[in-house]
Amino acid sequence: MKNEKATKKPVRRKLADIRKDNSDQILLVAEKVFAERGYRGSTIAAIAEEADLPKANILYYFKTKEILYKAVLGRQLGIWMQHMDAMTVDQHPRDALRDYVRNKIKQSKDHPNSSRIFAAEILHGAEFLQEKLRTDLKDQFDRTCEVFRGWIAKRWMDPVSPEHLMFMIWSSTQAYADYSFQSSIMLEKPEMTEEDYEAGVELITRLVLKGCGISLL
Amino acid sequence: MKNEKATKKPVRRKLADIRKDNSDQILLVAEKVFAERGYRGSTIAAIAEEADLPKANILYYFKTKEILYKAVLGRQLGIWMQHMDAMTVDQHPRDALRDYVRNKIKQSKDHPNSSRIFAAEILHGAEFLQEKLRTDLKDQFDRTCEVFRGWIAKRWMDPVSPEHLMFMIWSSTQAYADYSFQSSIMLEKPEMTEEDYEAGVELITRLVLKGCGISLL
DNA sequence: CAATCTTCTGACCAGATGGTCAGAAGGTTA
DNA sequence: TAACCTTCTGACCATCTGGTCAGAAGATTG
Repeated sequence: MKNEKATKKPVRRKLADIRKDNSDQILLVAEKVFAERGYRGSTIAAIAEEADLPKANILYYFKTKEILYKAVLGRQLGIWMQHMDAMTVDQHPRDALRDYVRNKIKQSKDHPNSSRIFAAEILHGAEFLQEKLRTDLKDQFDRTCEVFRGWIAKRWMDPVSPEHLMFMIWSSTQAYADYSFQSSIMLEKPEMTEEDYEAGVELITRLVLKGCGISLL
Repeated sequence: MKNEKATKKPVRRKLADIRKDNSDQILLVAEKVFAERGYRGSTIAAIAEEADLPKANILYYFKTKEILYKAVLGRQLGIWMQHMDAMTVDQHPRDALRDYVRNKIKQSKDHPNSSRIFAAEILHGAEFLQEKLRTDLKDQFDRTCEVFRGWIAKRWMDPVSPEHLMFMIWSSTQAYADYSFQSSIMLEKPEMTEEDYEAGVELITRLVLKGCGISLL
């Protein structure tokens, strides 16, 4: 691995750039490794190898494995939650929910690692993430439930449980990242295609809208 | 831990019983530990401690950690899949789907560990489970999709994608085990109650039935 | 260029972990 | 009861892993 880069031209880089470039590179690789192998299954040596840096250099930028993991988590939380705020009580739920489902699945497709890291975290009790869930995510969750209640009050949708509707949308869209290995086995494909994700969007949107008594158009 | 059992009466046990009892005890404890901490996060020492047996005794029954893990996986696969076969093309989807969702969520509630172990396995690429998925689960999946197609042919439900409908039902019901930590945080409860699971059943059943154009009664 | 600061790294270490093994203890059989 | 089989276990070991550190190498500043 170390010697693969054919032309390694040692340009003179500014210190500030060096720091940023390397941190970013490490975070990027660490994200991938943690997503694939989980926190405990990932070793600093593996991250170092994949990043093409000596192990001690990783530890120079991130003092401990835990600090590195938390840095990765913090970075992904934004990506993970970024579409939740898009829904407002003034939009019609038909459009808002359709867009939300579409964006959430697109995210599962484009950033499967964020999704997987969080899924693994939560699965094992969210030991590193609990505080963020209780604050950041809980706020988002409450706000979105409030939007749903607004729509219900306006008779734009049936009076279903906003909390459980959120759970259903989260889990079924997340599955397109978290369980994509399984799904592609069931579909007998090496991996899921654009059309498969589109079919997921269609089905989930349909179920959510019709299930909540919102006409499809 | 070792000395907690107040009255340890050394009854004379038959060899056959000894073997079965201990294997079962080890599998039970291992299931819990693996579910909580994942494969790599679990140590034989931790399983030994929880089972109140010396570490070497665990290794006597299961030669390696991997063999023990696979034994746990194999045991749980049955539990995990047991309700899939209950649906038949002769039943009306209203009843079949409702029962299936109810049973699946009941399972998430009663056997969260099976669900979590599989979720973690699949999340990390199903390295130990791939073969079983390709055979056992794939068969079940195909059979169930066939049932859905039968219902569609009979005009008992709208022509939705059977595959993605399965994914949606799986993921949204599994979430009541896999993401129960998150859910209880969102609901501001120490843990989910009977009523919460019931609300989940209601919502998912409603969305599935109405979403597939099946009247609720 | 010289002094100084930051980045980088090989060598090293302590503790954890999966696994082995010899022999003790307990059960079975004739 | 004696020979034999199965179960059990403390002690031990090789390897892996996160983390340290001294000093080299490179960047910055005056």
